[in-house]
Order: sequence, then structure tokens, then C-alpha cells
Amino acid sequence: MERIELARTVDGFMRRLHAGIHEKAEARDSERVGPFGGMVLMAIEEFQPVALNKLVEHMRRDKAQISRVLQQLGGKGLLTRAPSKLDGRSSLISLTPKGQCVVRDLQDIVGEVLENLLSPLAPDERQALLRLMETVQAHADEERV
Amino acid sequence: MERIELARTVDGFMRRLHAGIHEKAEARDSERVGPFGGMVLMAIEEFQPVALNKLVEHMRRDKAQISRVLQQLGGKGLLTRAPSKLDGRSSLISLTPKGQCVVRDLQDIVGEVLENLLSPLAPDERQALLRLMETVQAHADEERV
DNA sequence: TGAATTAATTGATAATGTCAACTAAATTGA
DNA sequence: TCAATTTAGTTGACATTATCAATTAATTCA
Repeated sequence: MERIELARTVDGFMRRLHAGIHEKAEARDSERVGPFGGMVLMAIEEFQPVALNKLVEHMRRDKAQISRVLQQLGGKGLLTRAPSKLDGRSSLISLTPKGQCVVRDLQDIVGEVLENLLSPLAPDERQALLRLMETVQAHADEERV
Repeated sequence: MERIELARTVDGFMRRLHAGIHEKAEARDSERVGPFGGMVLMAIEEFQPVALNKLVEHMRRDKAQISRVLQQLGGKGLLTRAPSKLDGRSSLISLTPKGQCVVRDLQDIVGEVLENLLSPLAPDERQALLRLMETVQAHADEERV
């Protein structure tokens, strides 16, 4: 029953990541998007232009939650929605220039915190960690098909 | 800026872990302790008898949050508190037999979900993943001194 | 076309997280 | 020794995040 230890360490990792971001963002989160809003923005940045249901898939959150956050972020002028020509029910979400700026700041912050967390690992170890996590992720993604 | 990818994968890992537990616990969480209550119980199991402030440290949560969850779990008869002889402000928390049962069930559930998540990794890879995470954890723990 | 499915929004509520104020016990140090 | 400070825990208030059900409109498919 040693494997449940991994659950604890991963939880701890997320807690520290979150705390670190919270601390740094205090001064730098100019648009007050919050931690979750930030994650949504970064996901949009990666997949834009992207429909809500794809974001839901990528982020593994409830569509209601994503829907509401998008409304907030839209209200701050951080993203735009263009009606999808393929599907009249969807709109394709993209970042505005302002949104791009915010995302860059967020990426910097997350990068710094991660840099700090990963400091005890050698470059090849970090690489290995990322690869292992991506392997797990990729496999779990397939499962759901 | 490739490292922020790690943040996403770790987040995804936690989401899947949580979802898996949620699903399995639906039928088996006889005491309705919920995911967070479950984590607290498992932490107590590891460190008991333990004071609240130590739990706060280990779990990296707010003391108010822990305090209230302990009251819930105590109300369900899953833990007991014995006044500390060393510090009149603290009580030492331990699991009751009923609490031990619940923890065993939870450990099984988490074990199963992890087993599933980690299925694409070879035994030595799982080992490596755990070691890397523990290294990160240990280093971050020292920082805080 | 009509029935079933899907995308998104909204409502309601639960669970979790954060911060500040407070009580009581412990510790410090002059 | 004793006043000042610190620490452990509780409580209150509130913010954020999560879950689920119900609804609307567009799409798909039989």
C-alpha cells in the first residue's frame, strides 16, 4: 500500500504550486482573473481558437464552471468569441491582445514557481518527470474513448 | 517556457485521481466523509496520535478548514481527541476502530485508482516517479524552515 | 421529418479555500 | 515573577471552485 503515497505527494505539489502562484500573483495579477481563471486563459492560449466543449475536455472540468468563467473573462475583455461556422451552437474562443498579455504574465509566474519547486532536480530528472506525467496523461486520455 | 506543461499534467493527474475516487466512493463511502475528509483521515492514520497544527503542516491547508473537518469526522465517530499532557491547548487526534475501517476502504479505493492511472508505467518508472515527487517534496519542506 | 443527441447557459447547492478576530494556554524575557 | 508576546485552536464571514439538474437551441440520424 505504498503507492497511495504518490497521491499525497502530487497533492502537495499542487498545493505548493497554487500557494506560490497565489503569493506572486498578489502583486501581478492585474486583471484579477484568479488562479482558475488563469488556468483557463492558459488553456485557451494553447488551443485557440477553441470551443467551450473542447476546453471542458482538456481541463476536465464541468461545462457549467467553464461557461461562467468564460463570461467573467469576456467581461474583462480578455477573450473574444466568434460564432462557429461549422456548428451554430458553438463559438470559437480566442484571446484578445490584452488576454495575451495576461497569459504571458501568468506563464512567467507559473514558470518561476515551477523553477523553484523543481530546483532540487537535475535537468534530466525534470525531463523524466515531465515525460512520466505525460505518459500517464496520454494513456488516461485514450481510456476515455 | 515548456516547463509550465508540467503544471497542466499535474493538475490533470489530480483531476483524474479525484474523479476516479469520486466514482468509486459513490458506492463505498459508507460514512460520507467526502474526498477531503478522506484525505484528512488518511493523514491522521499516518501520523496518529497527532495534533491539529501538525496536520495543518502535513496537509498544507488552513487550520480553520482542518478544524472544521475534524469536528465533522468526530461527529461521525471516526476519531477521538485526547488532551495533550504537554500542551493544554492541543488535543491529540487518533482514529477510532470505525475510523480505521473507513481509512482502509479509502486506501483501497485510492490504490485502485492509482493503479489504473499508473498502468502505462513499468514498475521501475512508477518507482522513479514517486522518488522524483518525494525529492521535490522534501526540498520544499526544508525551504520553509 | 421527427426523435435523439449535443453545445451551451442558467439555477441551485455543496465542497473547499482564505482571512480575520477571538479565547486560552504557553513561552519569553526583563 | 509577571507582563508581553507567541502559539493552538475555534469561530465567523466570505470567496472560489465543484457538482448536478434543467433548459434552450442547433445538429445528427434513423
